[in-house]
Amino acid sequence: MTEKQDKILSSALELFANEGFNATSTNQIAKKAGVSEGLIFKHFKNKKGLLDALYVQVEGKLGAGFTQIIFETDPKKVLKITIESPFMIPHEDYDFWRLQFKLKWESDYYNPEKMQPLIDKLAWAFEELNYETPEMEAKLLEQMIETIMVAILRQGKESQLAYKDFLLKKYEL
Amino acid sequence: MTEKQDKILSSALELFANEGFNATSTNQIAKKAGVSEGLIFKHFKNKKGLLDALYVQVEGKLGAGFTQIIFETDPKKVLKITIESPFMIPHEDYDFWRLQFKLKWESDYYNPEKMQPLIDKLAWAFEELNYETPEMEAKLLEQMIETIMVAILRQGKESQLAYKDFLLKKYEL
DNA sequence: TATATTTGTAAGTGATTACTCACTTTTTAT
DNA sequence: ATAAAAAGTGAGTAATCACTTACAAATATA
Repeated sequence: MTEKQDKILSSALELFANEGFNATSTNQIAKKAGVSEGLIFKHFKNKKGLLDALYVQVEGKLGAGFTQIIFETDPKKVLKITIESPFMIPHEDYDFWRLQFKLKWESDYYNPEKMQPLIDKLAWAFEELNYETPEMEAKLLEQMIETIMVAILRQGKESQLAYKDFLLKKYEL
Repeated sequence: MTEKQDKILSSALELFANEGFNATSTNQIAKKAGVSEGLIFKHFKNKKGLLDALYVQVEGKLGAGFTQIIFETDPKKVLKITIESPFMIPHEDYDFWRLQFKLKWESDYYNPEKMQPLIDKLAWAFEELNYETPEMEAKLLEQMIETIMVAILRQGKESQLAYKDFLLKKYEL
C-alpha cells in the first residue's frame, strides 16, 4: 500500500463516514487526498472498490476487538470487558465505526452474523454464572452494547458513562 | 393535500426508505408517482423539501405511537405496552420507520430529544414500581426497544419474538 | 545503462443530476 | 359565464457524476 493509496482510503473513510457513500463524489475524495481523480480508479477500479477496501479494514478492526474477549477465561471478566469495550474505542477510530453502523443500512453490506463470536462467548459466560436463559441474556447484552456504541459515536463517551456503571452493577461486576 | 401530492410523497418515502435519499433521483420519484418531474418542484420546492415533508409525517407517527403509553395510569401496563409496541407496528408503516432510523444518521434530522416523553413516562413507571434508579432503567428499556425495532425492520417480527417474552418475564409482567 | 512496469496526471467522455421555464389544463371564486 | 389561480406538463438547462484515455514521470528489473 503506497502513501497515496493510503491517503485516498483515509480520505474516503472520513467522507463516507460523515457524509455518506452516495453523497460523496470521487472528485471530493481526490481533492481531499491531494491526488488526481484518475488515480482512484487506477488503484480501486471504481467507487464501490473504495468501499470494499474500507469494509475489509472495518471487519479487521471488529475481529481484533473480539480477540481479547474470546480468549478471556473468567466469565465475569468477559462481561466486564464487553461492557467497557465501547468506552475503550480511541477517538481516531470513530470514523471507522460510524461507517460500520451506516453500512448496516446499506443492504449489500449488512451481515448480522459478524457479531456471532461475541454472542457465543457471552452466552458461555452467562451459562457459567448460572443465568436461566444464557443465549437470550447474551443477545440482549450484545444489543445493548451496540446501542451504547451508536450513542457514543453520536453524542460522545461522557453521555453514556452512567450506563457503564449501571450495567456493571446490574451484572454484579 | 391533493391526490398527486400524496402520490409523490408516498413514492418518495418508499424510495428514500429503501434506496436512500441521495441514491434516489427526482426522476425515479416522478415515474413511480406517475407525474411529471416538474410537479415535484412545484409542490415541494426542491428535493430536500420532499424529505422535510416526510419528516413531519414521521414525527407525527412517533407522537401518535406515544399517546397510548402516555395516558396509561398503571405502571406495569406502561412497561408492557412499551415492550409490545415494536411488534404492533403494521407492515405498511415499515417504510416510515426505516426512514426514521436512516435519518438518525443524517445530522440535520437527528434529534435525541424526540424520545423524551416516552423516557419520562417509563421513569415514572419504574419509580412507581420501586426500582432503585428509575431514570436509568427507563433509558435502558427505551434503548432496548429501539434496538428491537431496528432488528424487526431488518429481520422481521418473528426474529425478535423471543425477546418480547424474555423482557416481559424480566420485568415480571 | 536500457527497458519494462508501475505510479501518476490532466483533459476529456457520455450519462445523469436537480431544477427551471414556457406553456396548457383544471379548478375555484365572483 | 368569466377571470384568476392553482395544478400539471415536458422539453430544456448547466452542473456534476463516475469513469476513461492518452501520455509523462518515477521506479524496478535486467
